[in-house]
Amino acid sequence: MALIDGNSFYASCERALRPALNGKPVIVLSNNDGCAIARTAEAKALGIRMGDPWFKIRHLESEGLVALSANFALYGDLSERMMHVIGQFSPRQEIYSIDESFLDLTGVPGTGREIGTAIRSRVLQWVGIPTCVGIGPSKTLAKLANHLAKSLPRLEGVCDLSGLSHERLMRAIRHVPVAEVWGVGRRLAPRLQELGIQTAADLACADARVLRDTFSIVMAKTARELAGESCIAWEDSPAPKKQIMCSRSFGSPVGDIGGLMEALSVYTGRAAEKLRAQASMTTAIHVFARTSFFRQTPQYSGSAVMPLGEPTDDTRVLLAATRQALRKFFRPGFAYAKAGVCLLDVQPRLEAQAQQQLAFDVQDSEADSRQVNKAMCVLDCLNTRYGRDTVKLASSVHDETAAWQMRQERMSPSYTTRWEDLVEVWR
DNA sequence: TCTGGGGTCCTAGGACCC
DNA sequence: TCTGGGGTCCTAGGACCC
Repeated sequence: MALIDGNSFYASCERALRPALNGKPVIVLSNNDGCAIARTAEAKALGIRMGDPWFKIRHLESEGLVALSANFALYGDLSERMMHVIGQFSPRQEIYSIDESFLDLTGVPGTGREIGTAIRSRVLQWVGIPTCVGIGPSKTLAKLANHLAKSLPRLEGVCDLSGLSHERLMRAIRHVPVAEVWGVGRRLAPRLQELGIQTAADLACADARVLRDTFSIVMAKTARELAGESCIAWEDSPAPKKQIMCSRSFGSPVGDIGGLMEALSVYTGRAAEKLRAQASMTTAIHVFARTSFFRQTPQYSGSAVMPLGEPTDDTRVLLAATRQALRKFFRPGFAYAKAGVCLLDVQPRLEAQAQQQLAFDVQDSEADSRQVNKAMCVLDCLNTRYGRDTVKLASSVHDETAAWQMRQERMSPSYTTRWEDLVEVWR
């Protein structure tokens, strides 16, 4: 298996459309221009860490640092193009995240290095994104190989750990800290180290029962994967989401219930769009709002779960529930900094409707309810064709200067998704 | 002044069943 | 000394991922 991912993906997307950024330290900021979520090698060299807040590093602008607001329309579009190109190399591809995909190399002609090199150069030439390729007999080893490909320049972006004897494999991964292993995060790494498991090779050779008893079945599986045994299944198509969330931190704090409801209306609408896009329904919505942990002001975190009676994908029904929920938990006198909604118990529309029918023994005359929601269908079709928010519910109409609106002061143009922003190559 | 936005899986423990 | 022996379902919390 191969794992291909884009280097400093968001920052590389910005560079792809603005080559003058090549060679410069570039970072991409989270929503509200809050903290660094992507860094080029040059930015890492300035000492910027993942998640560093912008206000603590902005002084580096004087040293040439370029910081950009996140432009997810651009990254999503370049991701699709990149995945399409990578998918041409094998009939089996699993898209794992916006910048990573696994590829089944079984039966693909050529050595791992040849294939990896070909993928890298084609993605770079056709999409403009630099990548690294890791290859191994399991997903965890492919991820680890990808890590090695990134950290060891002499590998030139491709690392193949497949077809090695146990001894050679262990030698290859014996210098990789255990914290770099996929599935070992910042809590588990120290606990492993206490047991004397310092490196990926140590974990691969650790006693399975001890791992199972001390940690969980997942850790034991990770160890087997590192030893070359494939335990993590291939996912041919993405599973539908079981929860759908939409939440945002506000540009400025909001104190009044009207402002909160405006924001929550927009988030409810977005969540409902995602729900319908995967042909699902929900039976409960969780609504929340809270003050900022980072401020020395009175703290409050309110939330309420509203059951919806029967499964729905209708924005109007969800909005009514959001409004009720907010009235339940809202308390005046606080500076709310973030709010959101989470659709719970999300299930495929057909299953939800079939269960409903069983539950109530629906007669033929009521079979009409087993249809797609026509109003919502028209809404989604118009917005797909003419652009987001061409048609929306009145309750989510708001002033463009509302306090809760995100700050995005350094946004690049939507080069590939807005006609007005198309790049001019030659005039 | 100023710190993102999503998701998943596993386990333990309690309630309840026969 | 010693208190049956299985189960299921649900939830909260903790860990991980990008």
